[in-house]
Amino acid sequence: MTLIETPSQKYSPREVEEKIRKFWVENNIFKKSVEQRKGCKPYVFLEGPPTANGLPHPGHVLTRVMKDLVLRYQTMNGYYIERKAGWDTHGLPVEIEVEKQLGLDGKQAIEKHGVSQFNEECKKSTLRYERAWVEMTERIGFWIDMDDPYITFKNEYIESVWWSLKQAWKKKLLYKGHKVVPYCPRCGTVLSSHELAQGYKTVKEPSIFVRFKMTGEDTYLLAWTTTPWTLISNVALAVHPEEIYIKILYDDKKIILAEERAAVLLKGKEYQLLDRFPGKQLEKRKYEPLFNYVKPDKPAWYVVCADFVSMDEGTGIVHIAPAFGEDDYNVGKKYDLPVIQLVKPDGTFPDEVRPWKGIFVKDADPKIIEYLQQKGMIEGIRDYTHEYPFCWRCNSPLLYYAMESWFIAMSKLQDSLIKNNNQINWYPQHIQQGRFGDFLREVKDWALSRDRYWGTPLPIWTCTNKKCGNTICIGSIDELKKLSNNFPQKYDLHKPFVDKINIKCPHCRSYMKREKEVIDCWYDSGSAFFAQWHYPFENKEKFKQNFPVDFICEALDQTRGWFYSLLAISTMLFDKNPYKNVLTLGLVLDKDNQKMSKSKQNYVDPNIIFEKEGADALRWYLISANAPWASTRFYEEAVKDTLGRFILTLWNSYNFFATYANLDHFDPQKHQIPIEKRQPLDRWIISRFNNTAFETIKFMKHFEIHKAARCIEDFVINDLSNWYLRRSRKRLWNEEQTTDKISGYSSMYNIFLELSKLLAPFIPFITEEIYQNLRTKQMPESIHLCNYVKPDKKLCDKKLEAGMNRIKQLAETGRALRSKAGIKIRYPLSNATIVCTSKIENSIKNLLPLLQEEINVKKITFARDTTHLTIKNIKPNYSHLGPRLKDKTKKVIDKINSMDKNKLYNRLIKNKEITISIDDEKIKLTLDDFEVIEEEKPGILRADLDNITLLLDTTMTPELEAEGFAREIIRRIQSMRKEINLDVEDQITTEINVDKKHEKALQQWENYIREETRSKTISFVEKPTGQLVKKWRINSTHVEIGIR
RNA sequence: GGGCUCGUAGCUUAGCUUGGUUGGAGCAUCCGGCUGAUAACCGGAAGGUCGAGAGUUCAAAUCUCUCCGAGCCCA
Repeated sequence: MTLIETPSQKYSPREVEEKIRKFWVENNIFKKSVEQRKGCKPYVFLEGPPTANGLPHPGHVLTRVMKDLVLRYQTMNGYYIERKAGWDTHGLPVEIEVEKQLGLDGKQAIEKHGVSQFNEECKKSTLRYERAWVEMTERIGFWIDMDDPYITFKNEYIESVWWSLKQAWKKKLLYKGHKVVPYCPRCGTVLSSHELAQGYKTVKEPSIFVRFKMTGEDTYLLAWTTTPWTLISNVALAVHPEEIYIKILYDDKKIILAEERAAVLLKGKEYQLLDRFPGKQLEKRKYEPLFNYVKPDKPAWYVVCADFVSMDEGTGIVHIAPAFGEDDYNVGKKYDLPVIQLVKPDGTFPDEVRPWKGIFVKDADPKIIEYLQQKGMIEGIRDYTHEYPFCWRCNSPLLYYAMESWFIAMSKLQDSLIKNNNQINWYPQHIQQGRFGDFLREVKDWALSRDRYWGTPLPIWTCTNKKCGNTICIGSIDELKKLSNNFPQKYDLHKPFVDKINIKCPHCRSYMKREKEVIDCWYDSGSAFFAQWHYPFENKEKFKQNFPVDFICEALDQTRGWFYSLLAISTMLFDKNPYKNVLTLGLVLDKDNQKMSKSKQNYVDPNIIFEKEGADALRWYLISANAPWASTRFYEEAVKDTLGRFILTLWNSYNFFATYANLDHFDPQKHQIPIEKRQPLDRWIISRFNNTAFETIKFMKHFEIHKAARCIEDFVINDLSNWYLRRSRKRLWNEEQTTDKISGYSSMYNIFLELSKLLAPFIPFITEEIYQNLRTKQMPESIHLCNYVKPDKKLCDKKLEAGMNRIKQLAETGRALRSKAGIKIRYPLSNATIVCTSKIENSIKNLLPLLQEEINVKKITFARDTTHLTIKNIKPNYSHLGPRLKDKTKKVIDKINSMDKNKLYNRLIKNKEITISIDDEKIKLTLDDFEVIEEEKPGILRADLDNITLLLDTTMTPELEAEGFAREIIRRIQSMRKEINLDVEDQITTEINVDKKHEKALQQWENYIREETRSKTISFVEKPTGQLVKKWRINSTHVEIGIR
């Protein structure tokens, strides 16, 4: 009965991961990993809720991998982390999906269908793909509690949201106002920004230059517009306060426009300059309106100042219609301008606009232009090409339209928002003051209401008694119950049920009616930090412990989405930052750096990769490819690469160790050899491992996850697999149980065990598989119940590592030299000389056997200098000469380069300095101004590294050749053993036929060949026989070998 | 149109904070070698206007400016 089992030769990601997944489920490992840390210091995580009404795509995979990595890491570090899942369920995308599915077209159709059924469909739809999400989440190994998630459509959740809105109400932050929004007059609906983005088209439209006569003066203000229909509702003209405006005499008329614009518009035309002044001087100046179909209720038709007035197009004078533009609306608010709204919701002019009543405004444009032309108010017409939004649904041109809406006055909280943002650790840092900070510095009031159906209803009721007009905000179900006489037993806070509850006005006892809107679903998810606990109705204590949260992590597109809505709500409610650390992930793009989308067909199904390359390879690729905040390209080829390069190297390394450990019945509990008694190679890999662990931890601290991953990868591939294990092969192949071999097993055992832990948060499946084979009964039942690696400074030996680096470099150069000389590594060389200081000699002398074997030389000796073997040369040292000589540097260098360098060197050694003349100036140079280089003498192969020189004697003798030939034979026999699938420990008998000269040479090495090939006997015969007989040609010699 | 981020070999990237002689790796390609763990490994070759231009400097992948391209967010 052996402790360590022989793993399967080939690694099948799908099978192993499936097995581990089952193991976790059957043994409740996830739950245990959370519960075993109960009472420990909490690390609070908040899940950004995804919407499960679409299939998960690679971007979601990335988010889940990163979250999982951090949470597993912190769990192993001893923190208690609750991981509540969440689902975002409300919102327009859900509604649109359902509209499509039911074949409904617009709001009227929904009302006709019935809001109750419609919302029922929405509810079903939100969790339509829950199965796919849960599967993906499990498959990628993201541990999160999906049995008890928070769901934004639940009554409890809505109640918490209502509570928070009531707080806003109490603080007088919730108010009703106007917002200019893109509006489709045909569908009668407002479009969200993401719908808007789908419908931009390039159009060519007439734009007009219109004159406005100034009151009491024979002067005209020249304005420019691309939407003549808005002129009907004009109330002001805007100029830039600081820009220069000019009054000119042009075409017999006095006209005012911006100087900069005049230079462009009137280029090459003649005009007379009358006056010149900053725009500020025009402020409040009155002008005569073009139209006056209604009498404004406030002063109108004067000049206002606004920073948004651009000098890039137009005249520098902008016509203002607050009802039809956001900038217009804002400036209108500032100057208390009236809002003239002379367009009906269906997009046509009302009766007041007599000439064009009932005509769709866009169609009226040419008629309005014609009218103004007749009145002589138009200075010019120009075609203007620009992007204009159209309704994605019905293709009608959209109108910007001032709509009534409920707002949260975030602008009043600006200082607090900025203050709280400064408390947050942003990764990457630049977002804090960059994208996010900029956004906060221009924060606008939050337009909260949506005139839609599937969402958290706005909890504001107004008294139907016009005389009373009382408005209340309800902050709990209890309040609602108290005010109603028909509150049902089983209730649903959604539309239309909430509106069937009769509410009596606390003032006048009349019935109250709820504002018909629902709220922006960003408010829902932004409430998650308290609403997930149904705070303050339940879990008050729990909320206190979990606020602010330690860590959130989402993609970059959430900056102004969830990251903002959390901060906004938290600032409003508690004046505190809701999260301490936020990791912002880059987006996942396709192979050509394009955003993944269904329409582009560049969307990789993660399931294909799970199936072929597995979750670990996918995780490792996403983790190590790039910084978390940089965008990452996603394509199967890349993951395949990762599998081959890293995952399989790890597996094969482990597999190699486990196979031999099994063969030798290695028992980690019985066979421990103290570290100081192990050979330097072992102490070296232990040192490297501990340093790697230190590095990993250092990088993880600042979410430099890619660097952490890369440093482990480097350790596994270069240190562990390509050097340590390669250099350990010989001792494991030995049939005796030597101390050295046991040292090797002990070291490997510990390394693989600890390496698995180091890697467990990154690639949880394969590490569990390795751990399960290596663990003893005393160890936790899963690697994910272990503590994270605690590296030990005492085991780090910088000197040993430096020495090993030198040995590796020497091995590299040695091999390169042999290759240059055309001598195969199988053929030993008699000696090599290493020229270095005694300090360096000390650092590498006990590692010399490794080098000797690696470059196959019989003897390595040390020497202090190479003078008898080399010629010394020098070359100029730029960094010395440059600062001193400045612009003469080049001339001096040219001069030096034209001299004999060896002579120059000897002169410098003798005289300490030399003098050269440049342009009659004498310049002194010392040895410091040069670098010394050495060149090899012919006959000896030589290579230089930092402070070390390697000299290789390439003389071949018959003895060396005989040994090389023996190794040629061994190699052939080994490959024949492999060919007939012999087990490693199987014994064979060998028969060889070769010419007499080589037979004699081989006989000297017979024992060696026997041992290496596990041959009981070797006989030299005329006609070799056996299970496999093969003819070989080695160099020019024919050999026939038979084995059985 | 504005803001932010990015641009280094066919591909993936290090180096940029703090300027210094010849810009390092890996994958892929070619040649050669090693091998009873490996889908591996080792040596070599080939592959770079460091996105472009200008500036600062004796000296720029690195610092500054402008432009071009990509992505995201906002309009």
